[in-house]
Amino acid sequence: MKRSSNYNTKQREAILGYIISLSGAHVTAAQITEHFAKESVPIGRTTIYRHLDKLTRNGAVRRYTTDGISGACYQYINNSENCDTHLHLKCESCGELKHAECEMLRQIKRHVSDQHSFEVNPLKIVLYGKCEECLNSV
Amino acid sequence: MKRSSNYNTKQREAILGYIISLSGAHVTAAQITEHFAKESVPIGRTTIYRHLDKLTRNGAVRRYTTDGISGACYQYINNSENCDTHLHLKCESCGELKHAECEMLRQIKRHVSDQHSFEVNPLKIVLYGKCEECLNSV
DNA sequence: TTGCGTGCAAAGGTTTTGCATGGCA
DNA sequence: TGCCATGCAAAACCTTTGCACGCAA
Repeated sequence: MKRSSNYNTKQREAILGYIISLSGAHVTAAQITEHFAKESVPIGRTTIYRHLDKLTRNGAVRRYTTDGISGACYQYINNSENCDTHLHLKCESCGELKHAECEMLRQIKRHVSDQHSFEVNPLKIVLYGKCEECLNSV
Repeated sequence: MKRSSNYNTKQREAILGYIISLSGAHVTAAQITEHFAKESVPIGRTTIYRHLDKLTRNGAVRRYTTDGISGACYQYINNSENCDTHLHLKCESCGELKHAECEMLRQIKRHVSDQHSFEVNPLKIVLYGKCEECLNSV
């Protein structure tokens, strides 16, 4: 993980602090902008995008391109978290993104590696479908 | 599968024909536009998007929001194809999207349904990682 | 004739870039 | 002081919408 030279600016601290405070939840760039606008601490879009880009590239946050209209999602990576067993389930009905701890992820990774000569990056898997609530409410 | 009333226009025939001719490969809206521009049969963006939207909604093509810059991908669905065992592997290095027939998909679906109360839509799964060629060329 | 199809222009939304200014070290 | 960071404005993208006209049935 390359630590690019970073100045300690108000904005950097605010953005990183906010993402960390979400404890793993996902946010879009727009949501971050909105959050700081509400706090009367407006931070320019540009700055937010540049920090997200930097944080993504040095591994502090992950970027998800979920199916949808509202742009990419970003998520802080807690290093103590066991990422190898972390699965994402996005409901196509209500749009909610759920997390699931799942041993099967390791099996998938091994299988795809053995059978398909492809090294899966388990951090970016998003499965689409329908969540329990939406299934029951039909 | 609802068959909405469709007129047989040149454009509709051309677009559908082109997508079918790709035998399951993925194209973006931009690639389709470009293809017809080269053939000196320019078709308006609007028309292409509207047909892709229609085809997606009536189930003739599938839409993938892959991670990347170039927008959504569309793929014709051959009904004789066994979709339940069709896996997508997108290489993060070279960007190529590979297809793999894979029995494991059924297991994943069953597991997530049993353990996580979530009905996976197996048609939209995209796994990210590194393909064989890119792993070897490092 | 009727109503869907077409496509230009323009709008909408997200993300990036140019550039002058501001601020950390 | 030397760089990097900031943020406005504007551009770059992808996609959708308004609207007038064209064309299949």
